[in-house]
Parts: sequence; C-alpha cells; structure tokens
Amino acid sequence: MIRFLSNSVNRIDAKGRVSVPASFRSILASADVQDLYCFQDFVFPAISVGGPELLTRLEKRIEVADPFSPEANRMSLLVHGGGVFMRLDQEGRLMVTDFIRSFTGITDHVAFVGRGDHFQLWQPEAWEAAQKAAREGLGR
Amino acid sequence: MIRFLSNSVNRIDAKGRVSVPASFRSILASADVQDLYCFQDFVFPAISVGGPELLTRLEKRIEVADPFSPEANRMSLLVHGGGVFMRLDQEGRLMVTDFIRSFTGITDHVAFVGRGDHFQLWQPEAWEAAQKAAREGLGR
DNA sequence: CCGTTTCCCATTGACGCCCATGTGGTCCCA
DNA sequence: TGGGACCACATGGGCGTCAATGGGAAACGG
Repeated sequence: MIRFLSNSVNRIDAKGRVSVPASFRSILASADVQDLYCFQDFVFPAISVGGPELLTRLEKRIEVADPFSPEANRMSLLVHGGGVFMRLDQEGRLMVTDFIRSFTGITDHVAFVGRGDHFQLWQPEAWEAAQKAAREGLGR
Repeated sequence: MIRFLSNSVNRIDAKGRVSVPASFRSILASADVQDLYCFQDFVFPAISVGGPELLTRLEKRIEVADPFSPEANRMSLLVHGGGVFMRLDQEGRLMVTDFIRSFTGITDHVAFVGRGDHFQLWQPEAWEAAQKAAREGLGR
C-alpha cells in the first residue's frame, strides 16, 4: 500500500541536490518505482511527486474530452507541459532544477510533505503558512 | 512509448538556431523520426511539432468530414497550408524560421513545451501566461 | 557570385556516478 | 544503567560524461 505520511525539511547542497526522506524512498522502492512523475501542482505552489500511474490517472481525464476542446488543451498544458519524469541519484537525492525552483520559490531548503498516494515539495515557509491556513479553515 | 513532457527555455544563437532539449530528441530518436511535421497550432500562438504520424492523424480527421464542407476546408487550410516539414541539424538544433517567429512572437528565446504525443514552441512569456491561465481556468 | 544553410570542431557548464564524512539513534553487554 | 560499537541516513565533494552553445568553413541555391 502506497501511503506517504508526515513532513520534514532537508537542505539543498552546493550542487543543487536534496535527499528525499528515507521513509518516502522505502515506499517508492517497495512499489518498485524508478521514474518519478513530478508536476507543478494545480492549486498550491508545490511540486507533486508520484509514480508513473499518477500521470496515467491524469491523462485519463484528458482522453475522455474532445482533443480540440479548451478543456482538454488546458489539462494537457498542465499535465504534460507542467510535468516531468525525474530519477533519484544513487544516494536517493533529487536534483532541484529550475523547473522546481521557479514554481515553488524553493532556494536552499525543501519541505517534503506526504499526501497519501503522492508527496509534495514546498518552500518551507510557504508550507508552514499553508498548513496554518488549512488548520484555521477547519475551525469554521 | 512516445510522451513528450516538461518545459524548458533555450536560447537562439546568432545564426537563428536553437537546441531542442535532449529529452525530446531522445524520444524522437527512439521513434526513429527524421522529419518533423510543424504546424501553427489551432488554439495557441505556438508551433506544434511531431512526427509524420501527427500529420496523418490530422488528415484522418479531415477525411471523415464531407470533403466540400467548410469544416474540412478550414482544417485542410490549417493542416496543409499552415504546416511544414523540418529537420534538425547534426547537433540536434532547429532553425527558427520566419514561419515560426511571425506566428509565435519568438525573438531570442524558445520555450519547449511537452504535450504528450507532440511538443510545442512558445514565446517564453506567452507560455508563462497560458500556463497560468490554464491553472486558473481549472478552478471553475 | 553572394547570402544562407549545413557540417564540423571547441568550449563551458551542468549532471550522474562514486566514495567519504558526520551525526544521531539503537542495541548489546559489562 | 552507563558506555561503546554499530548502523542508517543526511550531506559533501572529486571526476568523467554529455548537453547547450559559439563560431569557422564548406556546401548549397538562387
């Protein structure tokens, strides 16, 4: 069962790499996931990361629509244009590319956040703020 | 499996050439594609690029319509009249012709955007704006 | 014959593979 | 129960390879 939980902040090194938390890596390993589908999230300034089936699931939503419809084009723009496959290096680290930085505002630290069937990369302060906002939103 | 993903911006050199991202090139190579069919996109100010089968697929769409219908005429005008075949040079670079510049507004940088079975060339700022608009459009 | 395109080579910087280090936590045993 | 060996994990850095880019020169076409 794939279920990413909890959050932690790791440091980006001088070469722009960051260690993915071991707990997340072991989940990926047990699901035998090599290629990580990473896309610029639809609602948050965060990168969502999951296995290839995450992309497949999103593509299903495109296929049902007329290929020339604005709806399908809009989805493809985000799902295909806003997504990449990435791999971890041998130590389980991820390159923090411009693709990630420009969208999230990440500079030198990354917050890894479990989201159930996937996890996300956040700029740490933005994550703090979003978490706080979510908590307050529940009270109402 | 042919699946173009992600986006990145490359620079046009003094001779008007631009490097196609290596990830896109490797997909083309694995599909053994030499000639690139390029056409002015139907919905965005961008050039869509794919293998010859992309043209075939569009032509299929024309055939199913009544050959004298305004619909079929319009499609053919765009698919045939607005399309060209291009090739990459030995280093995997593309000549940015006037055909591309005038339709997209591209001047000195090109945004390459994966769209699944094909990819697109955008003027970088226009791409940013379109992506942002697509994201906001999803909320509704 | 001249301007444009393609080929070829050089440079630079980024990325992936490999190995080393530090630190916190756990387990074992006296 | 205190100390020490050990281990897992985050992190640092050397180095080779490849991609992106620049520019000279040949090939091509009008």
